[in-house]
Amino acid sequence: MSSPTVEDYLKHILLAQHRRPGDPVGMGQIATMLEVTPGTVTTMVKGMARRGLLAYQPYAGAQLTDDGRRIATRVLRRHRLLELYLVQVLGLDWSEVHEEAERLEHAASDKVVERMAEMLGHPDRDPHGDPIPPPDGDLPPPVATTLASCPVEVAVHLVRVLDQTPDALRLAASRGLVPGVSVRVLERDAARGRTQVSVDGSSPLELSREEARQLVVRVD
Amino acid sequence: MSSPTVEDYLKHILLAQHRRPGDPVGMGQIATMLEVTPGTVTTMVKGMARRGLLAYQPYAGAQLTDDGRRIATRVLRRHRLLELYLVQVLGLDWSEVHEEAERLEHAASDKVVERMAEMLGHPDRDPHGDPIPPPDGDLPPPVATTLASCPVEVAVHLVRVLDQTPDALRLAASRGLVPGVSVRVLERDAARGRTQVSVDGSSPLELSREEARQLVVRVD
DNA sequence: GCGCAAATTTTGATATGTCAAACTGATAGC
DNA sequence: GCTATCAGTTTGACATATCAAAATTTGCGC
Repeated sequence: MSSPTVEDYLKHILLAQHRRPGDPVGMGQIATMLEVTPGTVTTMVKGMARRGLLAYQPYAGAQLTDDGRRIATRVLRRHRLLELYLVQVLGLDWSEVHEEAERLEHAASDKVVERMAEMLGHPDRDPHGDPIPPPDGDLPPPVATTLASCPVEVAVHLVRVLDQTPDALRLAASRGLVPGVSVRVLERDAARGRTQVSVDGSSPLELSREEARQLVVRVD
Repeated sequence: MSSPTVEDYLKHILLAQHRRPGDPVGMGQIATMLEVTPGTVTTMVKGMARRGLLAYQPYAGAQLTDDGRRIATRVLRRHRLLELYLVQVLGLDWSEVHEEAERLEHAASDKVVERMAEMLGHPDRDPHGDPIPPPDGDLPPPVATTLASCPVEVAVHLVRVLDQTPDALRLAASRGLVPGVSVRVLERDAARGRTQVSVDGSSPLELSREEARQLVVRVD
């Protein structure tokens, strides 16, 4: 039905829409994600609009239709289940499974992937902590919170720093805490008001309750 | 490096050469195997010759170079290991794994496939009884024998019926024993001179020692 | 040896996905 | 409001893989 290329476009548009719900996704953005030129994206997107996979407004951007989202979600499910399977069952390293899953997601049938899901106990998070959409449903909507109250051991994304004073921003940035970065709370000691986090997979960092409260994150 | 399409051409040319060692493979033969038109094959094969994957003589046929055979053998190894993995680990049915492996063989890296091989205990036969080439070597050359002396529980291919009388040929054909068919010896009772075989995966059939001796097979 | 049938090659098109570079539209600053 | 800038679109080209149908070659049967 859909070529691997179309599946990739759909998947990345879904991810972009998930990051900024409601916003149409610009051609440049898609071009960056897929590493192709903007002109190529315009051409492809127009073709996909003709096929009913998304709505396209020139100069505004693209938004998935129900059909498009359905396909994109299934591709994403395949991708994330494959990543988890490669890590848990075949013992590959987290760092190397993305590329591999990127290719396999277009080749593995739903049947095979559902067998893998079964072997894995129908998980709902991949090795990076990202949600695995259910077989016939949508990606759960992202939830906004702060590092002081988000769930532990789940990947979250830094949205912004509430305290916008230059000092606070500089301090945050020096620790890698810039908007968009992936963060994981390793441990939270509510009594002592301390939160231990890992920024972008690197070595642990300890934050005070006040600091954690300033950091707005998105739980996917 | 090589596109999935080129990999498929190489794999099928290898299989054809394995069936008739030494013979160049004709364009029509390749066209039939890949379900494309002969003109398409001519075009592709000339391109592959230019890239050093095979030797091509117009109107004669194609023969893999060492480079081409190396790649083809790796693709075949991936294919057969994937089939076995899908059956043994993921519990798919023998009948449905071919198609699936056909797609996965172009997407799975050697790394992933070697992990699977490890989990399977480095097998050398796939679920159909066909040989799995070693990681860095060639497909073992086929061996000619008869149903009276070939190994048990291994897929063999009928090459020809020695007794060429119309009656014998008709009888053989009525039991599905036509050249090219896949046969498996289920059990051999040397004392009673009886050989139980399954033709093309169907229900068992009993042959006398004389009948078995007439049936020349190729063990891959 | 000749001619014909079968296999092969050639030719001209088509579909997909891509790029570079020229062009156009939107909009933010002044 | 103008206009420069940047995002987006268009255009013409190319690579890959395919087909249908016309032209060609091979080699067998007589």
